[in-house]
Amino acid sequence: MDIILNNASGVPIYEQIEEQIKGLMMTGELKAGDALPSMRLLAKELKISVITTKRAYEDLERDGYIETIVGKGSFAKAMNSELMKETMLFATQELMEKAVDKALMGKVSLEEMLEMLEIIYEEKKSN
Amino acid sequence: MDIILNNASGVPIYEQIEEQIKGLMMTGELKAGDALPSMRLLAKELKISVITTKRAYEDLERDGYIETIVGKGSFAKAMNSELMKETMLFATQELMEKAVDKALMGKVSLEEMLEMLEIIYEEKKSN
DNA sequence: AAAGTGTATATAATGAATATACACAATATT
DNA sequence: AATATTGTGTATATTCATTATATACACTTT
Repeated sequence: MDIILNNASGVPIYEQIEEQIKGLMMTGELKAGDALPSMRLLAKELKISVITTKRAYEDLERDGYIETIVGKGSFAKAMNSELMKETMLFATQELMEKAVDKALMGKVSLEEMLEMLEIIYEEKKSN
Repeated sequence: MDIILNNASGVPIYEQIEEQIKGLMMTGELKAGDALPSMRLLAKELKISVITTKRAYEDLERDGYIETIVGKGSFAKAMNSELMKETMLFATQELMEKAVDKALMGKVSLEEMLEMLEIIYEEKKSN
């Protein structure tokens, strides 16, 4: 499982795991019914405690993304991609608002921001 | 002093204070030499502990935004507006990158994002 | 002296992350 | 079929860092 932890980011480990698994589900790399790595295996791979992977999986289950069965493992559930896009659109919007707040403080113009956005988007898209 | 705390945001109180005072300095509402509210007064206004306002003011002093004199109070320092713009530009960029990450997960197109940005920018600018 | 300012110490409350021992399910071995 | 083994998730108690606090102290101005 391709999960990359960034310890310097300040974002809790369990949250990074949650976001990235949601990401894999949304891009289709993880389909409904697919098994997720076991809590133990993922913990070993990431060199963290099982309790932290459990915390992430618990949250994902609570929010309806996955299903966990004792003794068997955890599995991706089917997701409503309409709803998903709405969710991401909303999250995008919130972050964009914060970015604009900073920009206005620094008298960064709309043109500068638009250009910045294009560059970042193309850059990230090609990765 | 117009500082608004958002307890639900998860952002530490002292950090919210720091950001908003920086904001006031950048927009010119707080000029070099101007007195900031005393730690006690601000604490009283915000209904928080003096130690929390002190923590904010300490950080601001460490980062060169203000100067604090025992028995007298805290005062805004002159700021290098070139450097300031650089700082804000950098912060803007980091937030924009996070926004793009979310957008790509949800298959939000560049065009959608550009439009979103324009709307948010104009909206916030007029406030 | 009084009332304003900032400061220092010890402490409580919360949340992230952990180690370790426990319980359940599938599979291999006999 | 019985059972040992290995793999799965679970629960408890604990450590650690960060945020926020109460309260008593020290300096400056009036």
